[in-house]
Amino acid sequence: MENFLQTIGALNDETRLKILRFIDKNGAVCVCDIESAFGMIQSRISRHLKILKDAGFLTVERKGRWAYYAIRSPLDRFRQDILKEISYLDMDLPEFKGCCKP
Amino acid sequence: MENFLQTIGALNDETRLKILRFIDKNGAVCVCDIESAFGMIQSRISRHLKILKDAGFLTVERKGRWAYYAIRSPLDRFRQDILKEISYLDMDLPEFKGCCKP
DNA sequence: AGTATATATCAAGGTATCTTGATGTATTGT
DNA sequence: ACAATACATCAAGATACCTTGATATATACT
Repeated sequence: MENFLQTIGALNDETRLKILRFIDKNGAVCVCDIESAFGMIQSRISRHLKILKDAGFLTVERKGRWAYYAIRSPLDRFRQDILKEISYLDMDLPEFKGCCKP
Repeated sequence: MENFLQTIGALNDETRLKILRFIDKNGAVCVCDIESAFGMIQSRISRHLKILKDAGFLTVERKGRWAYYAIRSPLDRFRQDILKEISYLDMDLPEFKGCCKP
């Protein structure tokens, strides 16, 4: 119940839906990739990523000074259904342009 | 997108999840049924029902002075998945006891 | 060591959402 | 017509969430 509400709560924000779709579409990205693609300040992106991670949608892997966020794998059926549903949504997603060299 | 957020927003509340599950489990019920089962005041229940209805989960049918809320039928696949997921949740649901004679 | 970069976290203000109590509307019963 | 019942809606206060700007931490570079 609590877990479900956390999952739903993570989806209850337009910015997070876009970030989630962005990562689902582009694969592992670092925070500054999202920051520059979305044109939002870093603390805001970082917070949303944490919420999505805590809700079980994302994983982080730290490499050097970068933190790469990716869709968690394996993902349970329900979250997969949600990702698919989000992929159908009509949203304008910013274009991905790698901002940092790993 | 907007529609999706409305659907998610409707689920983002413990009381609404319980009401939704309650109706899913017990079939069409009137507002006072829920009111007496949940021990919540009428305006609160009424508001939550409206949100669930506007989000596409419920329908209302008025009979005399009662308003019967039921799971919308047909229900799209995504909302069906959600209802199923909610049915798995560990929540303590109040018992149904018809409070009004139709 | 010192500086710059990438990310996380915190505090404060703004905004949305939930709850309650009061009021409005429609239907039934007398 | 009047009273009672079932439900919807509104206003106000409480609570939770989002955004921003500042600060903290950790890694890389020179």
